[in-house]
Amino acid sequence: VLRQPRALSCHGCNSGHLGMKSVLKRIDGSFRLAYKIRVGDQLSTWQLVDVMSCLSIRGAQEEDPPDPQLMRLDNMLLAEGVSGPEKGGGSAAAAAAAAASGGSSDNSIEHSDYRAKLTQIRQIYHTELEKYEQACNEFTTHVMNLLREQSRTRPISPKEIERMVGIIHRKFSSIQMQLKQSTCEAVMILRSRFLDARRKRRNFSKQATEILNEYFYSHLSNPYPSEEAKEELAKKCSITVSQVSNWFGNKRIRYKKNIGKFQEEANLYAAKTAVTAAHAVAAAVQNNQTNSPTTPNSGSSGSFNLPNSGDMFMNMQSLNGDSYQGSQVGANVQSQVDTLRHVINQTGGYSDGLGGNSLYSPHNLNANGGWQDATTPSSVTSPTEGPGSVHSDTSN
DNA sequence: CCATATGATTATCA
DNA sequence: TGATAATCATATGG
Repeated sequence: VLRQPRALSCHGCNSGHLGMKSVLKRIDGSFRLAYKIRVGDQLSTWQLVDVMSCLSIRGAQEEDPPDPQLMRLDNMLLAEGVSGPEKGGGSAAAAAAAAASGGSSDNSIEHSDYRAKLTQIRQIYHTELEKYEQACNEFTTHVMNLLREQSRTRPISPKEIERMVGIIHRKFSSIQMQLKQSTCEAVMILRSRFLDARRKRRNFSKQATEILNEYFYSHLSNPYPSEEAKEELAKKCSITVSQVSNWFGNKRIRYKKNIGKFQEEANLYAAKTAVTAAHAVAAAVQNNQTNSPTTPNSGSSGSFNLPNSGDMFMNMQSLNGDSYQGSQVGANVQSQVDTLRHVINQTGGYSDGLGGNSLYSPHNLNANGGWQDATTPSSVTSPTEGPGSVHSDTSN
């Protein structure tokens, strides 16, 4: 409750969005592995910090053979596909990734754009690198020739030659490092342009929200999809699993905050799935001896597992008055229980509308207003808002 | 242009 | 680690 506002340092900033605290936390911690850890995520704040640390520190300590800074730059370029494998492999991987992502045109277009720019950077990097190497060699041989010529007029020790070569190489490797740094910067900027999803948010497709809402409202008693369920939903909606997680996180919190606002939506989706649910239940009851009734919306692997199915099953029994007793389908039917509740409540002919204590408040929301600790099967306390409650999200 | 909706990010917590 | 709550930044509808 008392936590500080996080926008301490980046109110106007356009990328990164690092709160001061987290920056400090990450900077003073070890980020040797930071880059590796988060590669593949979207814009990784780790990377930015990492690069920044490279840039800021580099002035102080320039060389020394083992140079950790250089190592890190190398690692990053490698991981980013700039310096590592061949161009063919990279683009093939990109194509594969694009194909695997479901082929949503919008996404892949941006991706290919990003890839193209990255390729450009890579080409520049390689040509520059080659140029430097060539120049280094040329310069070295040039100096060697000079020394050789001088050796006619004065004695020159092999030590001296070695020293000269060392100096030259150090000089050029420092130039090389600068190249690597600017390449890193370019890649980072590119990433923040293209991959910071926050920058260009796209709403999910109608279908996707439909599917997500269906799941949410038909699992209202416990809207926490398992990892598998998330994957399934992600596949169906052609979004990522983390997007599904985000969606459910947002949905839960926003639903809980203002149940009244979602009443209509809830009823809508209840009605929508009611038919299939009823069918499924009917089918389940019919062949209640043989288990494995088919859930309506779970395609191949019916994998929506529900922790408190037993509880819910009881709940349904008491609600309906009659009992679908005995049928072993508890777990499978569970997913429709909430849906049925909607219908039942609807036919109950009650409409408050103001969300005050709507008949249809989620039973599993405990007094704290949470689904999470379902250990208290307490009475149905609808977590209605106090009159003066402020919703910070909508009030700014 | 404004208010609201919404996806993503961050800080915290158990 | 996954959840919540607050917040941010962009989308969208009027």
